[in-house]
Amino acid sequence: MPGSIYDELQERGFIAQVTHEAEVRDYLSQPGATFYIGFDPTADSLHVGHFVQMMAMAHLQRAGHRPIALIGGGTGMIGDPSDRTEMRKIMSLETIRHNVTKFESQMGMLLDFTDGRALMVDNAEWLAPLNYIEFIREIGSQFSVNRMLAAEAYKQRLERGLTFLEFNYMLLQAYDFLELYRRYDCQLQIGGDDQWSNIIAGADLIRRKERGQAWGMTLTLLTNSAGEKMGKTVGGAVWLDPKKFKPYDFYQYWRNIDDADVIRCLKLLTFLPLAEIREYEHLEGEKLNPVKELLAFELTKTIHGESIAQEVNLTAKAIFSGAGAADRMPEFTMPSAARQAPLLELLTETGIIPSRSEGRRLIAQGGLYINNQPVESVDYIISDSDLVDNAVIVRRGKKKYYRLFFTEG
RNA sequence: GGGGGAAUACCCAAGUGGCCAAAGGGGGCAGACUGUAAAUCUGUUGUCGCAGACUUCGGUGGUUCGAAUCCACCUUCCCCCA
Repeated sequence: MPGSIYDELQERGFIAQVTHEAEVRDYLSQPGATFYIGFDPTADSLHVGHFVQMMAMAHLQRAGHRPIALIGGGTGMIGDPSDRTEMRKIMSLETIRHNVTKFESQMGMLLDFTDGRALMVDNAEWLAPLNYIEFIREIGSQFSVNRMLAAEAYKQRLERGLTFLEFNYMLLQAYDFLELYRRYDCQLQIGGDDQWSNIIAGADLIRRKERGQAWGMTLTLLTNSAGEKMGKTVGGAVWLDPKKFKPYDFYQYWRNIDDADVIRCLKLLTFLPLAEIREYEHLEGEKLNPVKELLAFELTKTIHGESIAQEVNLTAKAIFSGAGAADRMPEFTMPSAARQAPLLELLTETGIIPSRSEGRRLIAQGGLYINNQPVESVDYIISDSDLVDNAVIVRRGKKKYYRLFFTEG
């Protein structure tokens, strides 16, 4: 059937692997299917990596299916060993609980949780009360260590060391699937591509314990054309929380994306119709700039809201295509007397520059500007003639603008 | 429990008594080129008023005129044997 949600996902590039394509396709062909994706509460915000998965959920929900966002309040206490070189640090219950609440509100951005159209459950609910003996008798007996060891996820860790705690992760995740199958008739688990073995384990478990049908599907990890994970910056991940990652920086992150990645990101991260995206596919070079803007705008809009998206869009426009935009940049206010001090001092105080040495280097290399005039001297002091409306505009490098405002008195 | 190895700046990684603020690479920052991209090239990358000085090489104490480098103890991590 043309225009099926499965095809949509596939064409958008979400699907990495599927256990049983025909069955899954069939399962999703009629509204009302239930599926789940798990999220481990390892941080107090979701990031763009999670966002891809949320998008997949949103697409499916729009097609009439019921997503379950499974929060790993229980498994989060263990840490998934796959694709990791080190053991995750064990988090306190309190931290986990805090993170879970954050996740909940962020999920609401894309998913409709009203009237049970989507569910959010915490696996601590059934994992925490588990009895060890019962668990290994009922569930542990179904797993072959030989097979587990063969899983790609453990290969690397076998060489570097793997604790028994982590080794259990797969069982717990499989048990989650079983539990969701029992409780909500959930027959499909979706996850990141690194979750493949864990997902299969769950589907197998359901088959054995319940003789039920269950399938798995993994989503492509968001990588750039060089195959590196996207959504990482020097400062860390690209968070969805505006407090952890400023909306302007967020916008700029996508605005400055590599040419080769624009289309893929449009497909994965926005709801723009495929037909429209196809129009952009043949564009090259400079012509891609408006497309990048579109991507940045759309994405900022879904995450931070339309008005903020408008605002940062204007800010960017003002900074890059005009000289002005004095009212749209980070601002620091200080008493007028502070102007006696060398500029460098003010900049380190405000944190615009981390240290004087760095500031000196900046100036020496011609990377610091006052009102778009390069600062020539290391001990430059702001003069009256620099002031425009009691403020000066400091530019660092090509793109970073700040406004220093001096109050009277 | 026994034996061996490792810990260096943001990361990887040289350095094994003075020539070490510490090679090299990555990353970052800035400049050139551009399209607010990529690639490339150049410079720069501990702090402090540049020169110079000061604090850095897991921690503490010691040897020495002088230690990242030698000694002792401690902490952490890895490997082998049990």
